[in-house]
Amino acid sequence: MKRLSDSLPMMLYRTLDSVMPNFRRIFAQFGLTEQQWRVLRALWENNSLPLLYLSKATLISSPSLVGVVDRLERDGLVVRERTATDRRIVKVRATAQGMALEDQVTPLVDQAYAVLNQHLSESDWHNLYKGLDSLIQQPQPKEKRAQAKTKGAGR
Amino acid sequence: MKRLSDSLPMMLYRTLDSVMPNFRRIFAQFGLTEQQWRVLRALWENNSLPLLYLSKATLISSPSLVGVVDRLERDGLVVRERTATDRRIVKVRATAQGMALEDQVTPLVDQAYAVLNQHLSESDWHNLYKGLDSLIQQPQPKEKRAQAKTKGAGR
DNA sequence: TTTATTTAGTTAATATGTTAATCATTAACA
DNA sequence: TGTTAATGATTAACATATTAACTAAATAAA
Repeated sequence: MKRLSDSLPMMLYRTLDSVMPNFRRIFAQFGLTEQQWRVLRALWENNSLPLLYLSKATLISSPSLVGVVDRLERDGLVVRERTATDRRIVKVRATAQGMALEDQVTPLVDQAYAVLNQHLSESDWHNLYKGLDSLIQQPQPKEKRAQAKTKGAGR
Repeated sequence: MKRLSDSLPMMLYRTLDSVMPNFRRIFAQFGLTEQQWRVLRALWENNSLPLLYLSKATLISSPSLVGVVDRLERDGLVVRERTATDRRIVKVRATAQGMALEDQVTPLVDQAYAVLNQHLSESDWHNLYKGLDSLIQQPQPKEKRAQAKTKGAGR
């Protein structure tokens, strides 16, 4: 049987353990966590985003995102804004202070990516992404959707 | 610039998000978390392991592992054993109850892996692992080792 | 329009992840 | 051998992850 250490999940975790510390070290220099950076970067690309979109863009689940945004707000890097048309929606916007971080953090992050890129050839990157993409596209077991309502027959 | 969603970390996280729920669903059927399963599986392969080895085998950091083992012990699945020769070492052993889970969980997990395997061709798997391996082997920034002691010259 | 359903965000409860600091033991050494 | 450094496990402080439940607001349906 395949050894635990060679399973796909373990390989993925090991890769993250190998790659992420380099980036986290950079984020830490600016008092940011990895998740906080992901949120900020999404906001740098889009002025203002609803939490739900932000959740999808950062891959941070809604419950976790609430706390991440709380702390970003506490630190004065973003603000929450209620939407007038649909009052259920809460948009998040980066403050001037939050925006200012982009030019400071981005160069360092880009450089770290550049270093990372050197470790694989062009075709190796292509093949790696191809494999990951296939796994991502893998048909997900359908969410337990609202059951087709059996109208009438109350059983 | 490369979009956030296409960065290597995001691709890795997305892959895990796509793959892991299927396994977690299985673990949950037995009241196990993903990490608890990793510890148990390591113990199934090796009767008894020091926490430090267990940490490396499961990719769970020492501080996290303490809690994972605490809860496994609480649930009667493993026990801690002090080593006589070196009393700093704590070994973890699966109880009969913990051992019994192997034959129940393994078939389901193996099947999940079998399904997963079908999503990529033999060569795609090879290429994927090759890429991940290269990133894992990537030279790590050396730990801040104990500084070469400058004996004498107290500065 | 009244009611049921869906949606966006949040809270709650529990389990981990991350980094730094501590404790008890050993190992190394002057 | 008394002191210092290195180890293995744990604790502390904080930030997330995961799943389920809940609230307010908007929609669809009766």
